[in-house]
Amino acid sequence: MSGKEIRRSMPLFPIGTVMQLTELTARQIRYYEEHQLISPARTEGNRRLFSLNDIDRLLEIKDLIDQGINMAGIKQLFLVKEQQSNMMEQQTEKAKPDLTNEQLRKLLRNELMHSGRLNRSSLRQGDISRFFH
Amino acid sequence: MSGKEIRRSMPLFPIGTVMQLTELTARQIRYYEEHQLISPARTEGNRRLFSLNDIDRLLEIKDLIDQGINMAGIKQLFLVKEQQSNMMEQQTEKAKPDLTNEQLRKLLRNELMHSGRLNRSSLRQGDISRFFH
DNA sequence: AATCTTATGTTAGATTTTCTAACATGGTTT
DNA sequence: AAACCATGTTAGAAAATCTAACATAAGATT
Repeated sequence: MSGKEIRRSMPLFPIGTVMQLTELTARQIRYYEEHQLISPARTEGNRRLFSLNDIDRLLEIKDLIDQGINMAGIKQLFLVKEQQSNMMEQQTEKAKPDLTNEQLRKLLRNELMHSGRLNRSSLRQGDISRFFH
Repeated sequence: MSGKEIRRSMPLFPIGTVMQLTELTARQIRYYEEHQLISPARTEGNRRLFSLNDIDRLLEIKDLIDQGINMAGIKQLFLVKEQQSNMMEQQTEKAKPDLTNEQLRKLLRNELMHSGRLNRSSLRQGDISRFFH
């Protein structure tokens, strides 16, 4: 279902809330945007509005920075991750129909998670969504 | 589990976001607060911060107003609802242990939903949480 | 060692958002 | 008609956020 994706990308949170949720400073958050690690939406009046996805991403960024990775590295990681998730989509589409999409997705995700440390953190998604029902 | 309740009562949203999500005006939202139908949290600087529960409640209020019920009526409904949910708790606690809490809760909820129209809307919760994962 | 780079802090001034309080108004109820 | 209810509108103040600029500590590069 893609309604989930829509909900998760809905711009809801002002920077103040995001600061508390992520324990990042406004400066840090804006800096990461400047380096195109996130692209929060804007209100009519130009104030940033963040989605759940944005917040997940910020928590990921925090992790990666703790691991000593710099902006360029993180950007690259996100690119690779996106490619992979596209690959997964393709694989899933032409999959044998005796496995449900759900099952297949799990298999592929699992595979990726256990192949090379690059993906560990980038696929460990859903940090913030734990806050929600 | 009560972690869910905590998450759902976490103050996250400024009034602007709530206006969009509920299609209520700021005036309406403040008016409902004035009549103690909601009690959003406040920032240090006195700006309102709403939780998912608050938003659910606002949507409920909207429904009830559409049904022609006034402030006093809605307030009363919420009181009754809360009493009932307390009663449910008690019932659930001392329940025969050959039914899981989950099952019992469903039973009771179902019972309430089908007894008197008062409860229909007040137990039809989770409107806004559909937005979240 | 001196310099450059990176990630972040800090400050200033402008703009947007939200606040309360007051008054206005069209439907209802009395 | 008078009063009440739910909401609109307005004004002025305060808070939150914005961009841009300068500051700086720790690492990397020369």
